[in-house]
Amino acid sequence: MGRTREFDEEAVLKGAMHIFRKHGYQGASIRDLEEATGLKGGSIYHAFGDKAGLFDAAFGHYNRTVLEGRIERFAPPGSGLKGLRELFLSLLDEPDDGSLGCLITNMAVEFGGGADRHPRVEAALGLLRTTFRSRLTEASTFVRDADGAKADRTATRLLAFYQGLLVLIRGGEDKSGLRQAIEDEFNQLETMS
Amino acid sequence: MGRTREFDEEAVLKGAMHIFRKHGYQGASIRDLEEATGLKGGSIYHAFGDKAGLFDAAFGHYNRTVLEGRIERFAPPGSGLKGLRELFLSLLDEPDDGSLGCLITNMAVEFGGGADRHPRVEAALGLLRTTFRSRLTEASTFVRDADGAKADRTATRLLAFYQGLLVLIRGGEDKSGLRQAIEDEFNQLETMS
DNA sequence: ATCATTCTAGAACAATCGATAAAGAATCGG
DNA sequence: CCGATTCTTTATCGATTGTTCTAGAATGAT
Repeated sequence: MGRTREFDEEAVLKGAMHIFRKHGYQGASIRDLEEATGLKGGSIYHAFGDKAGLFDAAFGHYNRTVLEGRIERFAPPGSGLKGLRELFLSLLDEPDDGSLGCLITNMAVEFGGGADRHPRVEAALGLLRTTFRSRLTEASTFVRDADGAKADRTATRLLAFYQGLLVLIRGGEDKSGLRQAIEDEFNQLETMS
Repeated sequence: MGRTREFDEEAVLKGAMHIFRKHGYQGASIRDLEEATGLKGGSIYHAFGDKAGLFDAAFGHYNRTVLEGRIERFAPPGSGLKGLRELFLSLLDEPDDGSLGCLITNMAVEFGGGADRHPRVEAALGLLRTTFRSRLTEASTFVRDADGAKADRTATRLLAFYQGLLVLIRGGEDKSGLRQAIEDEFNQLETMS
């Protein structure tokens, strides 16, 4: 019973995600979000509770769609170091020159400092780290390590590298230099076999 | 002639810098800045023009004091790879657990996306990159490279790693893991000799 | 058709934002 | 002391913020 939803939730979340990536959480106003989602303020608050609720839904959409989609596309299970390399390189191919930042990076920075660690940021970082670790253990070198401690450490190192790349991309850094840095990193990772 | 300034500019910039590091540019209100600087709003606008002016001055103070200070302390000219290692490790020793982010990282993210690359961010990133490159060429391995192309690429890679570390620190990441990642990176860099 | 229910639309809310204006306080040269 | 100049304070501005309220439109069950 009750009136039927008129809006397409996917499209709404996609539009909201766009705005949050561009302007950050604080920088995105409800009016911005109205324009980007096609929803009027009243509907937003009815459907998502408040701004934080819409953001949470949009962040979930990002993790589900953009992040997991990129992982599955470039670094699926079994793709090993080569998959990871493609995953990293794919960060450079975003058409909008860093105007759409990575929500994880941006929110780790924007929400950081407070004692409360944002659960969606943590989940996303955890997924990345787990993926890195898994693909690393597929490589010959890391298999030999029984407890996988080396893979853990390398995964953390790659996680930092990954986040830093996104910072520099967002900052307008020249992409050819970053491409070289990525190639160097993975060439070195491969020759460690 | 005219009335004498009552406030200590260094103290004011330090207070403002504190707030901007904690809350970001958008998240820092004039009222916050009043409290942190001891200046009343009117004085702020008289002395710095507007919020962006105060921010610019505070950012300059950060680059001059915090950034250059850290470089000179941990990675002075001639300190080579060992200096760089100490520089990276020093990021983990900030007492306030990431509550004071790195202004460079935070602003690269917050101001990123716009076509205009913030000059202070660019200057700071440039200083870091130049420092990395210089210390790298002091190491035996890199000297042999005539044009120093390899040092350039490694400097960029380290710059990304550096920024990524700051993102993870800001995000509340466990520091012992990050310490291991840094040690691994520089151990590997040293064994490349 | 009626009713409860759910969604949408639009106006309006108090609070806060960055910024300004006006007036007093302090300094210096004359 | 005077007047010109510079700084500090206070009050206040219009705009925008996130949010709420209210009325209306659409649905399914009875």
